[in-house]
Amino acid sequence: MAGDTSGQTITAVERTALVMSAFAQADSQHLGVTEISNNLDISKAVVHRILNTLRSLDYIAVDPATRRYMLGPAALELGLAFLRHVDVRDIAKPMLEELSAKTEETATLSIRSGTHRLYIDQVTPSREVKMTVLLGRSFPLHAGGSSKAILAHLAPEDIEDYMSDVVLEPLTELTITDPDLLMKDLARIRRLGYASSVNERQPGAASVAAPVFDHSGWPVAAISLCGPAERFKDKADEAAALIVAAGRQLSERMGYRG
Amino acid sequence: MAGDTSGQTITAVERTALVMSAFAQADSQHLGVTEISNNLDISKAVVHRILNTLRSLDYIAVDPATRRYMLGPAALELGLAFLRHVDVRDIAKPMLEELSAKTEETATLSIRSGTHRLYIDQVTPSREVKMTVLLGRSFPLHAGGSSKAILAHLAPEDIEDYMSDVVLEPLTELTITDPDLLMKDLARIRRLGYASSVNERQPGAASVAAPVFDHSGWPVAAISLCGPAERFKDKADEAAALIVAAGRQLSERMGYRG
DNA sequence: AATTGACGTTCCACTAGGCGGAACGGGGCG
DNA sequence: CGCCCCGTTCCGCCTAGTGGAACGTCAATT
Repeated sequence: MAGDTSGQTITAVERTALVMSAFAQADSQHLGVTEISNNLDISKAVVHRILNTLRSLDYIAVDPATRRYMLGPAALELGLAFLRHVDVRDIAKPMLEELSAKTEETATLSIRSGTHRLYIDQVTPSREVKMTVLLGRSFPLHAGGSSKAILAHLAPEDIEDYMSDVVLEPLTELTITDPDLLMKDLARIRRLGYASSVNERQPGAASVAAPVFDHSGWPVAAISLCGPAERFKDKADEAAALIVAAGRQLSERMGYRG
Repeated sequence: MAGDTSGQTITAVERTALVMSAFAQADSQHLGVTEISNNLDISKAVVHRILNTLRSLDYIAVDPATRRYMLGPAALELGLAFLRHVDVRDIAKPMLEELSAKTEETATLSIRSGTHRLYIDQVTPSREVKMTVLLGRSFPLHAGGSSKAILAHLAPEDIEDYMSDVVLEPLTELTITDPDLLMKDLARIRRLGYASSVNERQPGAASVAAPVFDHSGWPVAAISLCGPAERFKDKADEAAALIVAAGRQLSERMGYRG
């Protein structure tokens, strides 16, 4: 569904990937040669040779008794490597650049850390008047677009805990400090898929933000677009659409299966 | 290093697997075409085509800005599928059969459950006098070969906890109940790689057992050979060698990287 | 016991598909 | 501004993969 139809490919490699995916998506742990051959429409001979090759490199294991095949330890290694290497910041960087270029506003990336979230990256546009956030600076989960985007998608009990344990301190005159109002806003955020904020965290600043989910399905970060409030409000809708798409794509790259 | 040189293979598939492994083993998350080409001694053109093919199936992702490649979400999917499907019992079954056939004694598989372990499978030889264990029956971690094999490889603090929290109740006259003696035995088990037991858990029964580690490196199960004590002692050495090899192989299949 | 069927595996001749050296294009560094 | 290195594509040669068919084995069936 993503980027196919571009550049040169090798059918044998494609078939290899398809065979592996067959194991990943199968309900049962072992698959037989004929089974795979039928499902993928590849000749038995070829399926067998692919499996045999993958077996010699531990991607596939074979049960000598039943002569059926299953995923091998190298498959796990691959998954663990993905988790080890996956770094929101690296993956998000080009997206931030694209977002900033398209809107001529500032794009930011925040990660959650307990009851707070902190900016870990930003890309600013080449304009005289622009917003700049302080990297490393942390803010509570109830103030600002990025914060609310994360908070809204935590487990219900975690949200409850947050509401009861943390005093909703105001950072500006417009920070939401009433739990009921905040709850309503969070519901709206879940419905729309993005959070917006005007003057909630920083006077004169507006933003839209989308949550970023990791492979286990929890929000670990937020990606946002922000700028001076008056200028930003005109393009808030366009920014919202962009940020939702970016959040979704970023989540996917983090291993999230929506 | 494992079972190569057998049956037909496809070089393109082998290369695919090698490229994937390059990412799994790399320190950095992204690799370039030339880099891989040099390391694996495959022409740049081919590496590029392989990566491009894998990309279209989400096994590989590409950073459009730097044009460098990294593992994609499908790689994670593969690893998660491995964990989801991996089942000690299934994998161990043929091993139990081979162990039992070779020694003409009973081969068993136990899994840990908190401070106990329980038999989940066994294969008995076709002889008149043979040992049979009760599947599902649980025993404390200090009595018997399988128990001690697991206990010996827990984290030091877990062993301490066990010693202090659990009363070392005797199951037979020969069960080790002195913490110091047990500690010494555990050290010996770690040194040798297997545990042996005579009349400790069951009067008249002897066994050798090896721990089974999962991908995270902790002992989750034990595989053992056991039989009537007098008959068993003559082949204890042979059985020990077999069980150590089996334990190692099983751990590997569970995703353990030695 | 004999038979059937299904499965994994191997064979073999054909040819399509992949191979790789070389050329291209572009991005970044000095 | 020019250089260099990287990713990408081109193209003709030819090898390596393909797949239909045959084989061996095992389990269930009659």
